[in-house]
Amino acid sequence: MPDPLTRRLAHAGHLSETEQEALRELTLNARSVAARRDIAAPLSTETVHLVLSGIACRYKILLDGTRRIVSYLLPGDLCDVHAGASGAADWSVGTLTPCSVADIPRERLADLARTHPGIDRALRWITLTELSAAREWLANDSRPADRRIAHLFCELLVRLQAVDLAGASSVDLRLSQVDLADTAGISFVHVNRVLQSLRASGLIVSGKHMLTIPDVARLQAFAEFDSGYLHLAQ
Amino acid sequence: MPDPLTRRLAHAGHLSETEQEALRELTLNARSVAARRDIAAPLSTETVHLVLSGIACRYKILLDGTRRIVSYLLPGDLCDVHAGASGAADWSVGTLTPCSVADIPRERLADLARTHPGIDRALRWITLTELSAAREWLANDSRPADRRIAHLFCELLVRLQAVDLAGASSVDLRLSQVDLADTAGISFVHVNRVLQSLRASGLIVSGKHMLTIPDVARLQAFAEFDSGYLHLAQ
DNA sequence: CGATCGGTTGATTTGCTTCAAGGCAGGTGG
DNA sequence: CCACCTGCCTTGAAGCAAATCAACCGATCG
Repeated sequence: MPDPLTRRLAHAGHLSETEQEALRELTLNARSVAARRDIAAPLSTETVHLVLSGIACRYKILLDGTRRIVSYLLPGDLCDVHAGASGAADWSVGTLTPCSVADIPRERLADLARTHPGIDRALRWITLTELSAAREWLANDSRPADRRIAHLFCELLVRLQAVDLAGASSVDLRLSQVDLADTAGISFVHVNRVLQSLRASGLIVSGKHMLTIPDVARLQAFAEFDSGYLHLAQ
Repeated sequence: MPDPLTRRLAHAGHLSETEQEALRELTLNARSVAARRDIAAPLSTETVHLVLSGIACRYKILLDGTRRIVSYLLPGDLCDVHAGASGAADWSVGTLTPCSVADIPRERLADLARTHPGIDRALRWITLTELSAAREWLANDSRPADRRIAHLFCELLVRLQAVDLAGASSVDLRLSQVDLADTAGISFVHVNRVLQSLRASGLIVSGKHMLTIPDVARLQAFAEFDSGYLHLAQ
């Protein structure tokens, strides 16, 4: 069973055996990070972080104290592949659930890209995919809260399926309602009510830590979700 | 006086005389596009568009009919430099004001990047800057409407200054309130009231087509704006 | 000269926030 | 093993920011 990074980057195009092996080596020496901890040392732009398990996010605390999450890092996701053009961006990266994270010297990744065309292509694919997703989130922000949350669930299901961490219609999802709120930009109280309404209309079934989507196509239609922006294979 | 593209890409790093000349050649053969017209032919991924004058935007019409603008294209901005990894994204690009636009075969741009390292670097800088801006817009979306509009004005001022199209504290800005509304994700009626309140508190002074900002630092503080995410020189 | 587009204003409604409690489960220390 | 946290979820009531609905105005233009 391949590591999450290889599984993830396979969506960027073909990777040779050598390239897969090189990527696999990056995933050794992982460390555990508890939930609700920052992954990256502030201002350390020399290291790229790779999530191997768990869910992390990129976020910022606004002046009024609210936290805004602008993207999720799922297993196989690299963080800040290409250093911000001018200095460190003022984004933090932190865990939402307990995570396993590998730290990769940026220079080592750059070397790999230089010598392996498939890896080079994959890294550029990552940036384009992040851009595409950010725009989709922007569009999502102008939908009502229930569709926004539904859209988020659709994305998480598909992305986790892409790295074999979700079934056809259910995921083991341990995000708190506070996390969902900071992602969707609404209050956690309202998230609670939105979830109840989604459950009531049969769009989702949520067990303890399990999100089940009885009719995926129906939820996607409700959320106006089209997985194209994730640039996954197939 | 250099063309907008050269002025813009100068922020990405040094460009040799040869590179500047090569960029200048791209700006010949511009066409005029009236306001409220799409620039790109749907699904034509073979052409990169370059805005030479006027303001255009990337947008999408959501299912409920609302238009969501996710980025602005100002003079010197290229559109879709790197083709979406998998097929055409479902974004439209259209003018907000009358524009002058040059169409550049993607292959020609790729050739330039191959032969001119400075241009290659500049093109990668563009993508990173777009990503950075998209994330900033996401964060901006969780601020109240008045700060959101203020943030937008701050960005436009700085970006237009970067291509010598704005003074120290005023811009010739011909965006309609409807355009602002679709950018900020609020109704145009509310935009109207927000503008009145910004005027009342002295944060902006708007003449007919002129936006003046009496105290730029004050507006930036109000909007929690830090130009770092635009990756401009200096 | 009507038509259209952009801006403005008031009245009403609503989606969401905020405030305030209370409940339940898991984890910890006595 | 129980007592007590603390984090997360839930619920109700009240308030507010922004949407919606509905006019009207002024400028520009064919």
